[in-house]
Amino acid sequence: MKPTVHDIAAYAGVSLATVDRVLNGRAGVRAVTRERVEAAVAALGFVRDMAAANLAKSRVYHLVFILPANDNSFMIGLRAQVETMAARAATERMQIDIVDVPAFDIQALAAALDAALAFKPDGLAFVAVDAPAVLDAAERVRTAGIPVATLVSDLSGFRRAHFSGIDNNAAGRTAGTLMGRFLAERRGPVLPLAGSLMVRDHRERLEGFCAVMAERFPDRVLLPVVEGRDDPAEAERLVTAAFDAHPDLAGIYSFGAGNRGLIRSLNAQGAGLRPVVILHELTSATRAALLDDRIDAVLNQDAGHEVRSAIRVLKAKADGASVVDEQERIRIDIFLKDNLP
Amino acid sequence: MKPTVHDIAAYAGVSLATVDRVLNGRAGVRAVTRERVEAAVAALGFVRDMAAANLAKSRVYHLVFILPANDNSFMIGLRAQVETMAARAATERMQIDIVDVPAFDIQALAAALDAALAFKPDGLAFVAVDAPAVLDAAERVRTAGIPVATLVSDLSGFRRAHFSGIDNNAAGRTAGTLMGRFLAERRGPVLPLAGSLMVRDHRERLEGFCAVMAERFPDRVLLPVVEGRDDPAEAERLVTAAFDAHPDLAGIYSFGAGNRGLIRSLNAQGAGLRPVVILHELTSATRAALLDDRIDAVLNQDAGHEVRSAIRVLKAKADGASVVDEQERIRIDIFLKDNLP
DNA sequence: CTGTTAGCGCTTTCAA
DNA sequence: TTGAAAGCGCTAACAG
Repeated sequence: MKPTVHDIAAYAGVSLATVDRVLNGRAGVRAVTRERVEAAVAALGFVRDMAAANLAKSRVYHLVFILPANDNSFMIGLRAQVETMAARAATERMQIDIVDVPAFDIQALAAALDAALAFKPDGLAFVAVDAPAVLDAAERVRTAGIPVATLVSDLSGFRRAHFSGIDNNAAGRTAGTLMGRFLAERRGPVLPLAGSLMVRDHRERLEGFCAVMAERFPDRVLLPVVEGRDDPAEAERLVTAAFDAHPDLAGIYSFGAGNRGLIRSLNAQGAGLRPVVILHELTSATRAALLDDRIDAVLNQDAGHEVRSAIRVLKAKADGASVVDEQERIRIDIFLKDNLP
Repeated sequence: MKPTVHDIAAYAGVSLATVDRVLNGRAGVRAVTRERVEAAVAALGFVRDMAAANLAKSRVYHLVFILPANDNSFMIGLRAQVETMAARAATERMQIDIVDVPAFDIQALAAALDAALAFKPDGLAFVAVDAPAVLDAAERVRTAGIPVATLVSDLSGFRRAHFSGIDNNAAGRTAGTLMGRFLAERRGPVLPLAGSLMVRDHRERLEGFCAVMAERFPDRVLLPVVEGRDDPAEAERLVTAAFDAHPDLAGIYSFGAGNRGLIRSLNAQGAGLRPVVILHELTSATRAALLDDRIDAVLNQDAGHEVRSAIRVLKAKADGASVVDEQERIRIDIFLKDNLP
């Protein structure tokens, strides 16, 4: 039978209240008494029943998610995942609040962090914009003892409790290997299409991609990076311009959002051999393009996994529990038309 | 404030005990009374706090995992995952028992299922061997009202609560696409290497692979399938024989275990152009081969995810709760040397 | 500094 | 067929 607080109280010859105090590290216990209790805990192999503890405390985990009010499919999906979990939250003694901020707006994000701090939530997750003002605000939250997780895009120099996102350098490298191998002997340059080099995840993807191309496919010409600002119309314009300037365009690696525009531009090209196209994030548009053989591979991060993982980790940190690290690692999913979910 | 049983008892004008009886569908309540309670539940939007309920019941979820006593790395890893969760089990009101059976032994597996049934666990997971005797035994367990999940390999015709494994046909198709594209213009035949065509997952992988090769790369010659019985020595022998018979061997798709032998055979070949190699399951051997560019891609199923998923689903089924379907889908992971975990 | 006591939300005897 | 009361393992006043 698993030992309970009663057992250890009896074993240590103290009252329940005292046991509780040392278990929760509260003050007001003599060192000797504390040691007696700790000895009992060790001797009996006691582990606290968190469910019972939370019941007694009527504890409700209050989490805040700060999300960019971006209209691209990925962010919409991410928000939907948070909303799904927020709906389930009541069942699991949680309350999840979603705070919107304008996309890429450093001041707004910093302000939202400060505002969230005022609520004293049990945990906070946000999609970082990589800027000093954001770092300052995030550190204020962390310093207040609130576990903070970054979601999707990380914040340089921030000592976050957790980053719930993929290794973007590795993602870029993966794209590079697929690009190089899918192209094989085919000639022609490759276009890297970014969302914005102001966000860290895009920068890292580009670095990884270029590194692999240089290492393993040194003869391949890479065109200068262009930035589509995660905007479909802009992406379409840029890609169409690239087709016009390089009739032999052999590959496109798009590592930002707004791929609807890229796909429109592909559709507008003639019936010749299309370039090899590798892009990020599985959405209805990219899924359809994959199924129709208009693109070759989609690298994806599972937004549902990211959100659930952030929640698990924040809850665990909030009460100092441990997590299964391996479970919280977000995979770089590679989707071909054959293994779509 | 979330309504509790007290609230609904008051609202319906009955006692706690009665509320509990209708909540749990127990007999001994007049129809009118039952309706009054149900009306109250609906009116107040009551949802039962499972944590509190489990505490009151001192409920312990008792799960049984039946695993093949196979010595390949994948099965060893799977078992390790179950053991990890079994260790964590105490913390979460669970008890997980592991039962060993000889690999591919139909009678032993059927007997183990019957033995487990005698324990009346709250849930049962097992790696299926696809045979009628196993089906019969599994149906006996299911009919006794015990939620059953198949793990890794499914059981044809079995109405299991859950299959915790990948879509193996899709995995085979994925391998086919990668093989065809990585080979590109290169000439030469491809060898399919099975573990055993007696298990359903291997058969399905082969079907998917052959289908894609026929559809998308019809000029590629596929050699007759050989079966290595998941045995490294046998795999090594078969692959070496293939090299001898076909000096222009261009590709190998290995969809069983025992890949250590395959890799040994690769190492033994001369310094010429090696074949494109795609195989299943990330182990220390396959990871090392991937990092050294001795193989090209590893398709993987995440054993940890499979085990955790099986546990979540069995617990949920045991108390009639719902699951996040998307969370329980096991991905076909594609690993290149660039995105290894 | 330490102990007593009354819950948290739900289940479960045992009577009525 | 229904209800009162005790208790699951832990926490939180409030006394002492």
